[in-house]
Order: sequence, then structure tokens, then C-alpha cells
Amino acid sequence: METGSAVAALSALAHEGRLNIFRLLVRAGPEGMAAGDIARATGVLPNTLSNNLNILNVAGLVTSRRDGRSIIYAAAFDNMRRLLAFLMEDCCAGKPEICAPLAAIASQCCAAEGCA
Amino acid sequence: METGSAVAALSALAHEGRLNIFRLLVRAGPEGMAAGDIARATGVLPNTLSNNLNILNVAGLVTSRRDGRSIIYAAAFDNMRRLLAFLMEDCCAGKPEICAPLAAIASQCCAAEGCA
DNA sequence: CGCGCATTTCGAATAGCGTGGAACCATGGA
DNA sequence: TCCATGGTTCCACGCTATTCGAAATGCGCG
Repeated sequence: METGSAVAALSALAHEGRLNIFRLLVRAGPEGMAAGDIARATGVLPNTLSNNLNILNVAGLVTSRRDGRSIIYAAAFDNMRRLLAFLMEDCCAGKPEICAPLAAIASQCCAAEGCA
Repeated sequence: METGSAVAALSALAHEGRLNIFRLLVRAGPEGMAAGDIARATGVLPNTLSNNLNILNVAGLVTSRRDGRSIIYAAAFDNMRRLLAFLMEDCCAGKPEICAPLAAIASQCCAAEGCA
């Protein structure tokens, strides 16, 4: 991942409303949520929500597909992973004890949900 | 970690100059770097750099200590870990295959440097 | 004490972001 | 074809961030 893409993604997430939307979609999983449902869940005006969803979309953090009258948004897990990997890059800096806990966090995340 | 702190940290990183500084400090490790050395390494004017370092400091991403005439900045690895954990939170969403690669990334990071 | 280096603070100009109202497309049903 | 619903685009306003030059602070040395 290049610095430019990372800045774009971080800028998109550096906004309380958008961060809430993104985390909501992460929790919603790959099936995603309709824009209207997101608006109801977050209490944001439709035009503001549409604008923020578009920003997240351009940043590569969410994907969208139409289903009838509704438009379903879902988190882009691949790019989320890429962003995290980019931030983790070079975190060792020759000091294993620095980055070792990161692996623990990731496996804890999985352990909490009971995955292998 | 609360949403507010996460937004503050993400806002601080959502800037090309600051992201470069932060990654430079991550690579520099716990010993950190003097402000002047950072300025020379990045080619940024001292006052602009000072401003950006202060923003990173307030966001909790770097720490500073004085050493004679120089001020040494170092990445705050603890808070960096907290931020990553916050973003990973709930990433499973009942689908183990989503978050499993994250653990792989973390251990890869360690493996690359040969840590346990 | 006084000088010089390293860094920070001040102030102002500029640009970009976020918001909300209103009008505008797209879809499905009668 | 006409209507109702779900989302989006347009636009104008206010606010915040970023940047730079210039001046000020803090520190060590002679």
C-alpha cells in the first residue's frame, strides 16, 4: 500500500460519523447494510450519510451494490487489512517485544469469536 | 479505546507529512530521534515539523523528552497498539475467515524480523 | 553574563472540509 | 403512465487546518 492510499483511508476514518459508520459495517459483516438502515441506526441526515458513504467508498473502505430500491454498503475487509498491515510495517524495528503483542491482539480477536 | 481518542489519532495520521514522521519514528524504535534529525530526514521546515510533532503528541502517538538542547521524539507503541486493536474490534463479525489473515499479518511482521 | 544553537510560539493568509436545505435521479408497484 | 420511496447531487455558508515568515524561548558553553 502506498502512502497516498493510506492517507486517503485514514482521512476517511478520521471523522466521528464515518468511523461509526465503518465500524457498524464491520460489525454487520460481508452482507452489509442498506443506506437507509445505516441512516436510522446512526441518526444522520440522508444527504450527509450519502456524502460520507461516498467518501468511504472513494477511499476504498466500503463497497456498494444496488438491491431493488435500496443500496447495500459493506465494509471492504481486504483494504482494511491492507491498511492495518501498512501501519504495522516495520513496527519491529529490531525489537521483537514491541510488535509481539500485535500478534496477540489479532489472535485474541479471533479467539473471542471462537475461530481457529 | 474510545471513539474520540481513535478519531484524534486517525486525524493525526491522516496527513502525509505526519504519517511519514510517524513511520520514521516507528522505524527508529524506542530510542526515537531528535527533532532536528527528523527535520533533516524529511526536509520539512522546523516550525512546520514542530507543529506536526505537537499534533502527534497531543493525539498520543509520540512522546517527547529533552536531551540537552535537543528534544527527542519517539513513537508511542502502546497507543499505536491500542489504535490497531480498536480498528480490529468486532472484525470477526461471526466470520472467522475475515479476521484470520490479520493474525497472519502480525506474525508475518514478527517473522520478518526473526522474532519469536 | 552573553552568545549561539535547537526548537517552539505567534500571526495572518489560504485552502479545504463538513453541514444542511432543496431539487434531482432511480426503482418498483398500481 | 403516474405515484411513492430510497438515495443522491447541487450549492452556499461557516469553520478548521495548514503553511510560512518572523519573533521568542530554553539550554549549554565559554
